Amino acid sequence: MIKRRGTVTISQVAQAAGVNRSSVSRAFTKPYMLTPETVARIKAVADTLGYVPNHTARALSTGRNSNLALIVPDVANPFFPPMIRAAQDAADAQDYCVFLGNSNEDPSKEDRLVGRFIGQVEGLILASSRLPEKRILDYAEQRPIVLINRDVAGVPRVLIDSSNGMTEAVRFLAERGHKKIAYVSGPSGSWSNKSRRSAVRKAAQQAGLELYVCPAQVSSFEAGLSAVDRILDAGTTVAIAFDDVTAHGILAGLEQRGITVPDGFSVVGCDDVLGDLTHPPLTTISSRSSEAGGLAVSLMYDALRSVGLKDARYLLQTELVVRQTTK
Amino acid sequence: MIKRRGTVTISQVAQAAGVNRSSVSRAFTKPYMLTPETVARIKAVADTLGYVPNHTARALSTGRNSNLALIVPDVANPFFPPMIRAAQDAADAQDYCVFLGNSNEDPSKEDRLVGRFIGQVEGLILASSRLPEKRILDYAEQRPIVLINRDVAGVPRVLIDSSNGMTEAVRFLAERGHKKIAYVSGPSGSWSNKSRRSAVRKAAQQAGLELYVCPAQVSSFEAGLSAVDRILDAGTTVAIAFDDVTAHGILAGLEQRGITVPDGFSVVGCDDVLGDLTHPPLTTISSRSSEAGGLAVSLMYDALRSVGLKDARYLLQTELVVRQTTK
DNA sequence: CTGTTAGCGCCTTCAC
DNA sequence: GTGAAGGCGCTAACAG
Repeated sequence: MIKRRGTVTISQVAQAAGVNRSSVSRAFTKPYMLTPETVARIKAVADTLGYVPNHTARALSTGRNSNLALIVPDVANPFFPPMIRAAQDAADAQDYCVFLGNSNEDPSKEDRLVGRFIGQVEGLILASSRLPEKRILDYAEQRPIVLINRDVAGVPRVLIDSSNGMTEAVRFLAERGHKKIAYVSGPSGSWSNKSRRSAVRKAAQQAGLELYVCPAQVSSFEAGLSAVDRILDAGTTVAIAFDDVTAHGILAGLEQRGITVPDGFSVVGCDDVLGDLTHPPLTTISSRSSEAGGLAVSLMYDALRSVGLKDARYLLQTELVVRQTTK
Repeated sequence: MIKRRGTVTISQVAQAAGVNRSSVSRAFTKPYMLTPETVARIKAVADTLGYVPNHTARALSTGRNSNLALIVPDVANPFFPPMIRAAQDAADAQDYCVFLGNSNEDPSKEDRLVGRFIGQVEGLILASSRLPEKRILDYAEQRPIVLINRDVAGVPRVLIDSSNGMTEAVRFLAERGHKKIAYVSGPSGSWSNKSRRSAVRKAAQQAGLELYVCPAQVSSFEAGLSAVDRILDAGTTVAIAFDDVTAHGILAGLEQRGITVPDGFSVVGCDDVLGDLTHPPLTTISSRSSEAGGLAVSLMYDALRSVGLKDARYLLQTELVVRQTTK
């Protein structure tokens, strides 16, 4: 046992205050069981001694640690920070602490993170998890799990449903006279990508548009940049990107080739995380990632108290936000 | 005591394997003390039983928990995610878990977060802390603390020194013929802001430039936006902003007023977090926030093992990155 | 209302 | 190399 500096325990307080250890414990956790005077006296003594309850010991004894874990594929992707922030705030409101994990889009790293967290949290929130479904189900048996943008039956999940925004976008483009459109994909294992792609596909079909799907394995500026040749070669007049970051890359690639937007080519992003930062300001699909974060935490609380209703599935609707990259 | 599902303890494994609890403990923490055969047997049994060491119990017993806390003023500010990511990675490499806290620029909230974390981490990293110096010193007595962009003697700290970048910027502007420049401030309690402002002040004086300091309390798009009238009224021809986010707001305000950049007015940001996302691409000061994050973690490791050398003070140098918002 | 008595699950001397 | 026993700091019945 390594002694920490300034470790004053419940026993020392008890002795100094002339009461039993349990009374000290109660003074902090169940003051209503004690005389206001005793509570006051104990707290006073605790204060002068600099006593601070030992979180770990309490957790061991109660089996509760008031910790949550949140794992995201990439903290630096602008989609996640607002979500993280909202989750933090919601956790904070209930005196929960949150571990943050960055899986770097790597399933095995995500797995390691879960393993490292699971023993010291009450529940885990996995955003855009890249884990195999079976694995998620296994973990869900050990601790409550809430998913964001991943649809696994039996696990509470909140999904940002970009499909109606995408549908809206395709219709909008059809009305404007576009005939052949491109969809530039995101991460292959991503639920969001599948859902967006299929929404585009379906809507394009209904609107009688020709669709070129341009594969891209990740969401990044570079992925968008390098997709430009292909979407141009395919003869499309507009690209719908998996997300804003990718769309930004496309914009840059277009500019490099001297193609003006939206006159020479149109671009649509998704998630609305760049605001009007791009030039021209990007037409995109709204996202509400921070709502998703807050909602996930409250689903977690539900899961933490009632053992029932495991199959919550929240769909957050989205819509087209028209700015200036579409014509 | 609330029983967790699937809680299999060291005792059950011991019994099933026909050994003492201590042997099971050793099999996991000090296998070299046991016969390879016993270790193998114990691990096999543990495996079939689904035993997983209880992190909390171990922490209580050893006094070590392999956890770190990282507190930032605003996760959603693009300056921090790369830093968080780097810190995560560095922690990860040593099997440490990291709690993330978002103080929302509020000293009292930051204080509460520290209090909530301190009992369950080995050390804390405070980025751009808004806490009173005295408070930081107090906490530092309880647990190792590493500061980022906050300069408190006696506490290990890594500082991104934007002052030479700022100096370079001012000289650059002077050479280009600017006579009167503006500095648009950031958060008042921020070390970075003070350091940047004084660098600008000094360099302006040396270069014989007139300086107008425009107060702004926070780093935000809006802060930049609302500063535009004042910097224009002051008769300046260029604004150096506290950071890129603020600079972006200035750019937007200028555009609203029909002023073209850089012909009608020049703008310089700081931190280089927006890349060439703005229009025109922003001239700025490099930052290296991710290096700062990684360095902070390694300073933390140092502090965690050796009790000595408390007064580490790392300065990360920066430089001017000229893009297209300056003339 | 408050004291007594057991643990929570693990690690760690100390013997053998 | 392995077992026995005590303790980390706190909470939770159970008495009184």
